Amino acid sequence: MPATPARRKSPTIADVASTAGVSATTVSYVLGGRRGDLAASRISDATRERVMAAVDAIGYRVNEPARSLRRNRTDRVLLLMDRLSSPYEQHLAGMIEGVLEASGRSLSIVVCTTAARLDNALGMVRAGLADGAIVQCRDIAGQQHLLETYARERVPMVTISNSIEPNGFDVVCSDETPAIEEAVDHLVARGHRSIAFLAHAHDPEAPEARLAAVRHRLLHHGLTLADDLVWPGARDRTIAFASIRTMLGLPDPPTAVFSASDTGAISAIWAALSMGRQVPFDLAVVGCGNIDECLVTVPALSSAGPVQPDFTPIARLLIDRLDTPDYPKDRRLVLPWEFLPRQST
Amino acid sequence: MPATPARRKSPTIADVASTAGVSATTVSYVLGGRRGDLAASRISDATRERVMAAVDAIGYRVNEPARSLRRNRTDRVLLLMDRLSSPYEQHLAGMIEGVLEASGRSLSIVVCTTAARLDNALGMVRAGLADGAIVQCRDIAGQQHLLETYARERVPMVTISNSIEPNGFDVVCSDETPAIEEAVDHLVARGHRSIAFLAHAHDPEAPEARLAAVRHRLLHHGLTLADDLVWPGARDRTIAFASIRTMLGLPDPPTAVFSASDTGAISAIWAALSMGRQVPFDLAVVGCGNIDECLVTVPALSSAGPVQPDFTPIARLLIDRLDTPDYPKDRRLVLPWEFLPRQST
DNA sequence: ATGAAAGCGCTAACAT
DNA sequence: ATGTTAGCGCTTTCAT
Repeated sequence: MPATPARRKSPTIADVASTAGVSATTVSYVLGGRRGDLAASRISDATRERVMAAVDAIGYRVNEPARSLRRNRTDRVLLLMDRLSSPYEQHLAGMIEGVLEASGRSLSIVVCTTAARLDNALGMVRAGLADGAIVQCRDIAGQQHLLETYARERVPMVTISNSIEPNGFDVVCSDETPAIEEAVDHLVARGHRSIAFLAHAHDPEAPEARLAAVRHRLLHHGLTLADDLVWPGARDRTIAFASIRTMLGLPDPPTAVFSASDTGAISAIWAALSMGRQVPFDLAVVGCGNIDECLVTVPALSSAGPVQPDFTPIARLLIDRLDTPDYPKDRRLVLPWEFLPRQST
Repeated sequence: MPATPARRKSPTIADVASTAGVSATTVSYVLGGRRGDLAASRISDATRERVMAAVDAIGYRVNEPARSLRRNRTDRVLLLMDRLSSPYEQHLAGMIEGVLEASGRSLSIVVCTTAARLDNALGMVRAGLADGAIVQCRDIAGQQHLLETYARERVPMVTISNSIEPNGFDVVCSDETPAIEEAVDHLVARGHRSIAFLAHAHDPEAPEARLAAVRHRLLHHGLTLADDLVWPGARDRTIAFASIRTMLGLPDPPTAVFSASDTGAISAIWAALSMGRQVPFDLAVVGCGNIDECLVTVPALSSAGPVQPDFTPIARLLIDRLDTPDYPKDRRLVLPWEFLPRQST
């Protein structure tokens, strides 16, 4: 057997203890993760300083798997998202991380593009890699059962979705319908009769609540939204751009477009401009989400969305579950939406 | 309050063993993470099936911290990024995850907006939460020392940066200068003499290599790029949009703009359109990065960037380090850039 | 104010 | 082909 290069083992708590001339117990109390307060009542200042000096001297770093195994807790939270590339994800992650950090926890993000990956990521929590998860995956409606399974296995979860019911986990939803209806009323009041919809998926089978809301409200006005006016692109700026250009090239194009996302709507404005059309005169555009970019586009984008999106309560929902073993109740948090008419309509 | 949360304990390997009527060792071999091949030579099919049945029956799930502690390995990799919201991050994360998955590893993302957070995240690897890290943080130049420190502590790392030297870790850089110079030549050949630059930071102190390359090449043509032609916005679509509109409102605006990012360049095209200017006639625009969106804008965006960005070698660099304890050499991987002239210039 | 000792759940060297 | 056994590094009683 060839000589295995002796991997220098990193120092353990025992090394710190012997360097400082104290017991491992004392070192543990001095370093004690989130419960540092306990150490104060137990360890003298002189001892603590000696321990810290030893830590620095030998370059000790706690072994997290060992700590997690013993504590049966990680102080880490997973944020599961189906993509990264919109301003929304960045904002959400930043806000959640801030709250978690204040409670002594950290955040890791796992991208879950498929149901199998979502299953896998929740399995990671189940396996003790994190204490809980916040789930932000768009096509999660079909995953009600998956979430319930993990909830039964005592995985603390908060999901952000309008198409799922709390059942062992909390749900954060947006009260979108009134704002979307107001947007439709607004378009109709401005004389639009042929309104296209930019959808997240082109799949007519996939339920898209925003499309349903628009359809329903149009019906209320005696108007219909035909299937051939539903275009793909809400999820991708480039697809949206192409969709709108194709659409505007048709013989009798719609006079307005309602996009299920702001990024799609912004691409729509720009696609119209690129073909020499005037927004809102040749094409009126409404988006969803009210992202910051709405205000700086020209013309400014009318959008249905949360007015000042504050996602910190989402993190607090999860923290409540983490701090309360056998958290008793399911909660539903409703983030209010409004319609904000601007120059694009 | 009980010191240890009275969480109903989840089943362990011992429970599976007694249910299946075998020893814990056998269960361990059947479940053995990445080394499943070893199990084949040891466990009979009948036994394996009995074990798997027991696993399903009692809902067993491996305890990852315990496994990591024992194995001294996690099969997990951290991707550290300073932000999420551009198409680049999405693409990078997806490609890396694919390669890691094929080698039986998983990927978590940690957002590191500050040097302190980068330190903290690398500390997580050091603490045994992951086996290594891929670092994609723009302002990492000042962190050479930090990376060297962790490299000395045997943290396997690959960094993506043009302003850092490999030293105990690998560096992936882009050979940007020739492509950028070609872009400048192209603009000059088309008669542009007053060229603005859209920079990542507005801070004139922060070194921006792309700006330096543009400046240098302009000097070669006897032209200068004055400080008041450097505008902020490459990092943010909205800021870019505002910058260009302000710029075009000046008495004697530049006739071309070179953006350090494609997203900034796209916003520039759009800002020009919004003011009734024609691209490329009133304003020529060049971006950096060659993202997919370049091809679908109108006019299509000229861009200096990688032609078909393949980021999988980045993951392989790290895997080599993970698979080879005391990895001997530092490597530098150069991703070639080209200038791709399109309709925007 | 500090230490001794008993595991947390798992893996792997060493039996058999 | 399967079992025994000795820890991995840490936290937390309980004792002093």
